[in-house]
Amino acid sequence: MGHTRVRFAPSPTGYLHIGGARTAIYNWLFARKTGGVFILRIEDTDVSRGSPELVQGILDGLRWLGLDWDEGPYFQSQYAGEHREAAQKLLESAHAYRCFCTPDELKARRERALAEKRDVKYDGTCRNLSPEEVKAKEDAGVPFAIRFKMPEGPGSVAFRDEVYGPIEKRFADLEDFVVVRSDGSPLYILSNAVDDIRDGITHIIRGQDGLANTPKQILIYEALGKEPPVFAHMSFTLDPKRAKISKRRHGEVATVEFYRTHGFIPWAVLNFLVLLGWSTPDDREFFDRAELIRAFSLEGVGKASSVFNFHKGDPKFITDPKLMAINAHYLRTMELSELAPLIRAEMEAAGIWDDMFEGAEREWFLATVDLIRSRYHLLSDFVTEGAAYFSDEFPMNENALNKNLLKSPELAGWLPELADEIDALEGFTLESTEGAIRGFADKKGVKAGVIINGVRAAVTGQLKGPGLFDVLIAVGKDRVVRRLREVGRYY
RNA sequence: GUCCCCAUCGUCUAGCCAGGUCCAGGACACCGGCCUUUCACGCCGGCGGCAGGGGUUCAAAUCCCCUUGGGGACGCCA
Repeated sequence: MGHTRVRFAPSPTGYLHIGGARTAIYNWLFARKTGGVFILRIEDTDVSRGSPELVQGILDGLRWLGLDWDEGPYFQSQYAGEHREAAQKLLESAHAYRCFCTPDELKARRERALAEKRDVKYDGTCRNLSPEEVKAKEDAGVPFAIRFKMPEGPGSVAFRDEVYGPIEKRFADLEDFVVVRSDGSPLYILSNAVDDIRDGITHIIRGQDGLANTPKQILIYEALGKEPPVFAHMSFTLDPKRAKISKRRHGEVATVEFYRTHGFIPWAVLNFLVLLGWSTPDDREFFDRAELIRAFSLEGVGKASSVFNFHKGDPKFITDPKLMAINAHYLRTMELSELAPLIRAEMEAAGIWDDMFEGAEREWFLATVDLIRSRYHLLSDFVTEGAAYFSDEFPMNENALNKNLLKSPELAGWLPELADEIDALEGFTLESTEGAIRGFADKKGVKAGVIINGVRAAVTGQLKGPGLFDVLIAVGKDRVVRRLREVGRYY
């Protein structure tokens, strides 16, 4: 395929939206797949021009997902001169003309057309001005915008979209669109095309809203004497009500930042996002980086929009259940050595990280993570539900307290007694602890479960968890004994 | 008002382009079971869909048309 060049061109909004992330992912994957170049370009014309902090959120999101770009970030605002030059060329080659209609006039005409249920396209008032009329207005200093001159006649623009197939649009259904404002500033549709030409973009992979703009942009390419690139439009991601996802409506869940701060594994998020509207013929769902790059293809991109299945206020799923399932899958299956740094970050943030976990206690740390990870969904679970394994500061689950400790008041006295027996144990092993606890239950004439559950609650603050004897070994003799002796504080 | 796109379980989807092997397969979610001191994991099973209607054909989820539903574009926004 030669050297492909693709770009992700977000406007600086301050955060990376999940829809934008998906677009970025597809571009990145395509570049990596084809050995091409992935370019980052910030489309900062108009309002948000010149606010670096709004760009930062986007860069952070891309980096967190592991998407590395080869060129850029370029800033569209820096090329306004080029965009204007292109408009000049269009004017000179009669592919565009000066339009002296004022925005107010246009707005009025437009509203009238809408009210009368007529077509709202530009009526072509200035299209056929004579050279004399144009000169007179220019001399009089009447401000003008520049409009692209749509070809006349029954012709059409045709192209093949890599995901939607052949698309054809009649000139008659298009209008003379504005390319430069009357204040001389270029518009997106022009700037975008000019930038793509300059950056040598070979494949434009973008959201489906660009599909309707594509014929116009192809016309711009042709008027400028350039070969249009290959286009591939991706369907949208909608909410369960089939409305577009936005930060405004849906809040933080719509941003990558949310996942970064809520215990998600970057690769899991990427894996989920890539599956939203793309699949392989064998319907595979988990990939490592190399596998995904190998498997990716524009052919697998679906035409139908997909739903991001998020329900605000759901106590069980803070985001799409599938995303949580994928996160949990990676959490329990990924290499411990790769998982450890992610957990470390959580623990540092929670203030319970100890450098020993990467030093003398590394083996213990990894084994403990491995012991508990199969029941966790989020990285943050290690510092909430899992805090007792790593720190003496841990929360006591209310249900565990009521059901397994308070309900059996005798435990207040028994557990310290058991602590002494465990402390006196020859060895501290699965066998010895199990023997001690079952023997203790027999001696007190209760079912082992009563003691086991009480110990679990006192030692981990949890109602559930791995097999208790494994838990004891992981937590360690000293801590177990201490926590059992101090059980009185809960009564 | 004009133009364009889309349509398989609740959700993500395989199958559709090259019609039969599909009384439609997988995943998530949900329900039940096994395992078990608990909870997960794992395993087994269940629930659940070709939007509707016409064609074409020996045969249609697959091809064609219409209807319905959804989305998008039509800015001196990006």
